[in-house]
Amino acid sequence: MAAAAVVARVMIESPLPQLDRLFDYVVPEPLRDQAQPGVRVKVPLRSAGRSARGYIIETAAVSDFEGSLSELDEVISPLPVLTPEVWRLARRLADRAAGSACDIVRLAVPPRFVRVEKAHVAARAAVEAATAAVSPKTPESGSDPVPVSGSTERTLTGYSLADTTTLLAPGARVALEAKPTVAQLAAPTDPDASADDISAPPSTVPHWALTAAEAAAAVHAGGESVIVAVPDYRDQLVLESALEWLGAADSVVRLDARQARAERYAAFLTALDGGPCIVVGNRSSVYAPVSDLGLLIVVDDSDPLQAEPLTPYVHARDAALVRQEQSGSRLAFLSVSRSTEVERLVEIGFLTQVGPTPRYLPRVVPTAELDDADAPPNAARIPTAAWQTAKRALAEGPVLIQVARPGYAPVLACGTCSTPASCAVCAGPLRIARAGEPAACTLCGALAVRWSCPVCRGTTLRFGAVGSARTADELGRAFPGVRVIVADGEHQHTEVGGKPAIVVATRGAEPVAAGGYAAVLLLDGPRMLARESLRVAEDCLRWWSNAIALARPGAPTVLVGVGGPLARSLVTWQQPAFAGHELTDRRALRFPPAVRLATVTGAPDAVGATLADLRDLLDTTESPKVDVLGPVALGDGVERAVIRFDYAVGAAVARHLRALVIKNATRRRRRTGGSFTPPPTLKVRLDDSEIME
DNA sequence: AGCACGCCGACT
DNA sequence: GTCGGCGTGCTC
Repeated sequence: MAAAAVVARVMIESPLPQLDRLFDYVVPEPLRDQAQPGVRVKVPLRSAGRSARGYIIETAAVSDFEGSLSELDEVISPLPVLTPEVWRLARRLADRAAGSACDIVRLAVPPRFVRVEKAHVAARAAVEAATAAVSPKTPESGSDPVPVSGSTERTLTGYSLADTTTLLAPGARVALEAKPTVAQLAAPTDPDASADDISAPPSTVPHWALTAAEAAAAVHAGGESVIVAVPDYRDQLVLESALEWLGAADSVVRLDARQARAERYAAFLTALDGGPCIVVGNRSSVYAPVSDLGLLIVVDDSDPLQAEPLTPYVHARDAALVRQEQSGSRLAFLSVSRSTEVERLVEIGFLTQVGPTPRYLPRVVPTAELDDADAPPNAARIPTAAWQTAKRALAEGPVLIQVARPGYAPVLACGTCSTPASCAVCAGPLRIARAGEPAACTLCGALAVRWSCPVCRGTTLRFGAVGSARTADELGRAFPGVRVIVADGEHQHTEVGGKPAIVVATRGAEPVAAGGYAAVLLLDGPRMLARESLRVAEDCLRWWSNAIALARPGAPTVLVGVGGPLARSLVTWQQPAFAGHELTDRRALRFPPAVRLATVTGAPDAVGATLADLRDLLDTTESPKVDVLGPVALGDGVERAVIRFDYAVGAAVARHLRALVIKNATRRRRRTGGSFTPPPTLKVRLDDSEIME
């Protein structure tokens, strides 16, 4: 047996960029068998004055550090929670994003929960003892995977055998188009069974959930692990239903943000040392420490929830791409619509397109022009054709009405001069939250009593926009006796029953209806399109497409008030082609995702020095691939510049920006005690998609 | 971040 | 002569 390693190389948990590297420590004799790669440790930092937490990344017999080494303080827990695979991923992603690896590790490894960990270790020891007694050779522990009937040869429902084979080939990378309708999980044996019975598991799921579940079950049946990253909690529930229906429920490990810390840590530990499993969770589940990853699925990659809001802001899509590259697993971007990012990967041949066979075309009818001059004002939002569609469909089942905004009257304006109405106290925007309530301020909540317009002295308010609640009221009056359900951020529904009902939902909050919707009305298209953003068209297409995909086969959709190429793309169901056109435009403009972006924010001299430094470097190498916008003043003595660069030079740009951040963090510091505001530290952020809005 | 080291003004 | 100001740099 080789002598135990005496040097541990440790990643320090610190947000300081200058500490984002490995530090060597001597492992004292009593800790030697516990000091394994991946364990949490406590180490002294700067001559035993301070102690820091970290993870052992590797061990060695000797150190190549010139100075003298300190000793490891403590092994906090002998569980190797940071696996080599996840560490490599964290390091690569941090380098790519010019950030700290420890910030990625923080997303990947949940906070320790001592009680849970002890229980887990004890349970594992018991299982190991039992298995050792029965068959000493089997290292298998924990839950045994449930074989899924049909195994790997079954084709995915709604796809061809050839496409199924493509998707399940080892190392496959696909842009997987979801079939834009719902799937029935159980045969509707009893049509009279109460679909409103909420205790029953959902029998209807969006088709994408069935596709994800079938692909996951097939790969899992082959003895490999699967990770499915979904945007939100409701997506998670429908996916879990589908997996349960396929008999794979026992293999599912749930990792989501709603879990209590204990539950989350327990799930993490199960993924860590259980056998093959199917991890279902939010964006950070792409970091799950599963063994033998066989398939990584990112669902609806352009949903904003797939963008990580914490430094270094690595999008789940990018994390998945790097993890696939490192692990050689399969990778699928599964969505109803198509993001420009995924379209780019298809165009460069990195991803293969896979879509439903036969092609499924939803029935979409645009009502581009609203010839409603003679319609009553309240009905103006809903043209006759849409009313009739809804009325007909209500005989058969629930009808989905998608609106842009929640609340009753989310925007108010002066009835005389149309100036947006603002709060007399704080100048915040006014709104009416619920029917019959007075106007109040969105920000401070103050009631707008005896409001008068600061511009024209008018005292009447009118609705500047209509929200879900008011739409629901109107529809309830128009269709007496029909149940009206409101689904928005405040009223969340994962599923509604299959009986006739009007479901008014804000975009993105649409529940699944048992059996699928009998019709879908997309009401607020023009309002959604009015938003100022680089991605409006793409976002609208996604919102509409996702709503349409909740309709039952053959059910009609009415797109109100939108025409042109966008409506045509929806009618002909050509989202990839639309994304392709968007991408062409962005290439011409050098906008993302045709190029990558880095924003540099800080004191003018620091930003200037950074740009000069970067320009020096890039002029000598690949100058035409990089250009700079700005800097522009942001106020408070802060400037921001935007650097645009081609993917090919991304690594070089990130490396140099990172070096400059470190230099800046160590060299430039001032006035600790004074009342002067300290100069802003230089900040660098890569691929901030909101910067172009 | 903290904390030590280091090089210039007013003190016993 | 030195005590201590905080600017500068490092953390195995």
